[in-house]
Amino acid sequence: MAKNLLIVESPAKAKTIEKYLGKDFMVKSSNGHIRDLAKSDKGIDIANNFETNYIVSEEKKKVVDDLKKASKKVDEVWLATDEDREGEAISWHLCEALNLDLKTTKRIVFREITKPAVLKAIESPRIVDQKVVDAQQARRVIDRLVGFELSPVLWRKVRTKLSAGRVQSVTVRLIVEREREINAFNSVASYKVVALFTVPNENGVSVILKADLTGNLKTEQEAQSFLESCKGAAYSIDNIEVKPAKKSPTAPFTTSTLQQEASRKLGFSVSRTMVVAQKLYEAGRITYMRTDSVNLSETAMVDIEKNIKKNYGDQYAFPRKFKNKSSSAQEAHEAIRPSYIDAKLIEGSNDEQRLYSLIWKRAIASQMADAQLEKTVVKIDISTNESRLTARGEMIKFDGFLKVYRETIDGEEENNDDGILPPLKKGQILNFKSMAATEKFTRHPARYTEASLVKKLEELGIGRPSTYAPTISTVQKRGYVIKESRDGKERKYKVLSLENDIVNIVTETETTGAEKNKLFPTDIGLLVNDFLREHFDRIMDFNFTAKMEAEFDEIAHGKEEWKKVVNDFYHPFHEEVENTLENSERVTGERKLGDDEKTGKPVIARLGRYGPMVQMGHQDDEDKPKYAPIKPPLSLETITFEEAIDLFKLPRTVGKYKDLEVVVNNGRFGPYVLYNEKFISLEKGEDPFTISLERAIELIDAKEKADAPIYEYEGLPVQKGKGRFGPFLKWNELFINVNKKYDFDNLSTADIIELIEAKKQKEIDKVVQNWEEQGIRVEKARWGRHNIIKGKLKIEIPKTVDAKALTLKEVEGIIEQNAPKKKTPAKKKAPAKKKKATSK
DNA sequence: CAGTGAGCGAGCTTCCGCTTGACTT
Repeated sequence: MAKNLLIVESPAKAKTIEKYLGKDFMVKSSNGHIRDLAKSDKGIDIANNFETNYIVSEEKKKVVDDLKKASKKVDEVWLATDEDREGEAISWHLCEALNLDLKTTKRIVFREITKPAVLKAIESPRIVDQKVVDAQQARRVIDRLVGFELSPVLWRKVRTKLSAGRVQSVTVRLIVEREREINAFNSVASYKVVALFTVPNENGVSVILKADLTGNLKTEQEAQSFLESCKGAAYSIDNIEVKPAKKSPTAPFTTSTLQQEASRKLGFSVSRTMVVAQKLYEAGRITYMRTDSVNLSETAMVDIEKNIKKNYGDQYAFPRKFKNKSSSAQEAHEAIRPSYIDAKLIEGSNDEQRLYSLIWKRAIASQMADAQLEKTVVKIDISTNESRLTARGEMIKFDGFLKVYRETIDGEEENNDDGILPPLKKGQILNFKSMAATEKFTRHPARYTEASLVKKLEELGIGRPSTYAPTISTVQKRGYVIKESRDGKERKYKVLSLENDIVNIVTETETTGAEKNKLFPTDIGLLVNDFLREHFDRIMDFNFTAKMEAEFDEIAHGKEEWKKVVNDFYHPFHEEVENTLENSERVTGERKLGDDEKTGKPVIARLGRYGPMVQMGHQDDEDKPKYAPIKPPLSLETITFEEAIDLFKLPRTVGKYKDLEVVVNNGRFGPYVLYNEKFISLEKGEDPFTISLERAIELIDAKEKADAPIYEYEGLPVQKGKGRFGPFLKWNELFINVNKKYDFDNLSTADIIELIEAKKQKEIDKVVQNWEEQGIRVEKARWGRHNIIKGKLKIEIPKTVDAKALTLKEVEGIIEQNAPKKKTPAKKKAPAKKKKATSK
């Protein structure tokens, strides 16, 4: 038996460290926090000077019991949780839960999981730092007080099940304010002038030289007169300026920068990035993925330098240390880097390989030399005109880190405008080809993507690496924010051109305002945000977290007592809560839009029981008011009278088909056609207000065709469909995924049978495996009748029972029931089709 | 799982930050 027990937070880390330490050490993990405030009464006795009530949650009991047992068997317990506030607190909770002496139990820390770092840490143990623990307690208690006092206010004043908190409410505020900026934005048009020349390159071949006019022209008239003024002009190079420039690599990844780059380069959502990174971490491919540090360990830096010198040459290596830009960083780990830098490629899923490659390149590039560039600016005179044109070129003299990695910048389009210029000299006369003045419009600020939101949160010091992804999912789950794509609108723009001394004007169209996977506030999000801003502006302040952090630091440095900090915060806050509950109106978001022309009835928009809606008429009119739900992209806040009137036009009967009515309406899943008691969704972009009977019939016919069984197997119909997880077959209440190996549009009979049979076997295997894990010996199992044999008894499972979920005890119960009264084994017949518990 | 929008009111919801699985239509 090992003499020492060392406890870390992550099981994957435990495995690695166990290898470094040898047989004297048993290494186990706490799997994160092991205790938390109880939920009842907030887990805090406020009247009793904020006495805390910590409990071990149900799912952590096993971990704690296991650690407790292990701790009793060893001479010494070492607490090696992360070196940050939360890690210190976990060590403290471990002492409390495992009955370890806080005064003597050894606490060690390392910021990197390398053998030298771990061995060195063991040499200098300390004890748990109560001051840091107290800072964490203050953080925890304040978050609980804010969350559990604010949320109930929302239940009373807005809607049940809503939530508010230090992090999530400010996150919603960011999105709300961006949306309002966009709504208030006025796009301004101007004209961008670009001229094209033909110039011989080194080989005498004619190439295009592009030059533009600095600053846009304000009006069409200005643009036209400028082009007119260039008629018959000669163009000559007035000046050529060549300047050296350099580009430096960015730091290796933190959680936040990894999420941003994976979003831009691979199109991953932040949660997908974290799931894939977790897999890489567990497979030992990368260092820890929840980190705010940009540091690399000494050993990693040495390895990377060697790798660069070997593969790219000495001149490419340039070791450097990065400083963290974010002041809230706690740096308990390394930056995210490959565990073994020599592994440039790895095995694994496509996602894993791509994310790993990104991490590898970024880590390598961070230790490479600057790229040396040469920037050229060419000024071109126009003989008929005072203005000058500018051509720009950029040449890479030495690629440096660009050899492996190029960071993508948000909002920057991939353009190669600044390419290599052909040879030019001062005074050279250029051969004019054409010139165009294109109408451009200023763009509103960009809506947040998940990744750009994470970047903003990090800048504000709000949230932690482990919470960015969960926070984004919380604000969506609460219905404050939706992530969606929206189609753009067509817009006309003018292009004036000058070619062969003729000025031409044409109007072209472009699509603008299209959004892909952007974050939009919902009406509830807007209303809750405004309500919180009005009554709890202190919590909603973007600097609230930063101010609290400063207080927590004071506690950690022993300059403040944690309960005093909590006390000072709580009382004024609680007073606001009481005051708001008593004095504020219920939030309805009501807006009067106008009066109906025909009836004179008022038209209002408000928040109804089931969400935002428009209402025509008054509650206590003799005939009931008309209602219609408001759905995105319309919103309670921006809907106009005309848009509201349109909404009342649904449901709309478009005509009859085979003597049955065809009705169009807007439903929970968008616009649909209702025919013969069947719902058929309209396709994207189709408008329920204008759809014709012919088109509706087309959809009805298509639906009937699609729903028709494609085959019949064992007397049951086989249907096709496409769901969340791709194409599937439905048979006998089973969903059967059809993978890319099959041609889904042209499945053969053999394919169908093969798929169904494979699925059957898989279902049987699941049941058998479950039973065998519980020690039930299964000798024979077949579809439709899961025969289990225990001893000599053979029994069939009744139809009503979910065979897969059966436990040993239940199986024994069934055996008991079916057991023969006499000695002879009995058999009972039942059509034992396994019914899967289907969840919605 | 696609029509709702009144009112009464039991019993419930909810925070942030550490972790890792289980498993979907």
